[in-house]
Amino acid sequence: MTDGTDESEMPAEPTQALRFGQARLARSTALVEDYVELIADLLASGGEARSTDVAKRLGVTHPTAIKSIARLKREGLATSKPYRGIFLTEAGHELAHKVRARHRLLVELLLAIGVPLEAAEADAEGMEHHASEATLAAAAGFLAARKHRPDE
Amino acid sequence: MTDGTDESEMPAEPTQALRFGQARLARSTALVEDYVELIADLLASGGEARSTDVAKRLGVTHPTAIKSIARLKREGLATSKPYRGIFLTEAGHELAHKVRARHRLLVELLLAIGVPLEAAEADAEGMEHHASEATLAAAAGFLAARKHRPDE
DNA sequence: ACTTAAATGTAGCCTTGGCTACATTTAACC
DNA sequence: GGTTAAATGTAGCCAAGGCTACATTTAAGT
Ligand SMILES: [Mn+2]
Ligand SMILES: [Mn+2]
Ligand SMILES: [Mn+2]
Ligand SMILES: [Mn+2]
Repeated sequence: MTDGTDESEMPAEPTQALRFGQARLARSTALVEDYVELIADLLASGGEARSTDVAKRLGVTHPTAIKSIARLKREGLATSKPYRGIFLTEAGHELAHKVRARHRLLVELLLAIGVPLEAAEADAEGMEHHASEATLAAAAGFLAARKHRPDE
Repeated sequence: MTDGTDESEMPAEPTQALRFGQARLARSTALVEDYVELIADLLASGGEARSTDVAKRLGVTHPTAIKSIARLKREGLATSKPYRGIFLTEAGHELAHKVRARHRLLVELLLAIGVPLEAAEADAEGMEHHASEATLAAAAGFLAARKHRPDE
């Protein structure tokens, strides 16, 4: 009884380590994704994205927002001249597009299984960063199938 | 055209700030939850939870694991005597139980919509920390309904 | 028993992402 | 146009969570 578990395949340790590592990586990119998505939203609706608005929307102080935006610039996702608004590079826009698609898909999925709207939006804001391509594809497929069988 | 969006209710800024704040909070508790769940697993299967095993399973170095375990102790979730294994307090066991339930439910949900097992496990490892009670309840309900209508 | 290896612990460094406090610049308002 | 308010920027602090390097203790081997 060296182990106790009764599985015959799967070594457990390395596999699980990879999963956790993947989750850690997703956590570290989550912030960048949220900023880019939000900035894109502000640009699309208001025409400009000011750091104060970004800070207010995220619920952080403006120095925090500015520091994070500096990271976006460092990673080639955004640009800004002093005392001017923030703009997205081509890479930034592409990322924003992907992130927004994930966000919407996750919300749709949650709504489809019966989660109330506000909870769906709040949970999706966190979960979106951990949804792999496989999960997104499955969600899309599930929702498409749902549309064909609309009741229930 | 001061705003562009066409919603009449919902101020947007404070609501969204709350969502982001909730996601940030979940990120900060994710680590604790993963440790507690993992330690409970090790205790259940092997009888003891050693820091080296915890580190290996998580894919971090052992000093990192020890430091995080110190946080668990500080928060009253675990105990340990020098050069001995790690144990969970009553609060630790309770949290582990809740976290494991969330984990399993999320995996089940992903499998149900057609996500392959490994992707489901990996994604759930990150998403589980962002699933509200409302989402968990909806997922449980959805899965229960599925069981009654098993095909397709 | 002694030697060696493994596990555990400690120290110190780094980055990220929060914050407050203060300085500067731009915009609003007489 | 001068004064005030708001936005923006900078500096510096802190905690969390990673890491490497080294010290100590326990367990294994012979
Ligand atoms: Mn998000
Ligand atoms: Mn989002
Ligand atoms: Mn997890
Ligand atoms: Mn888990």
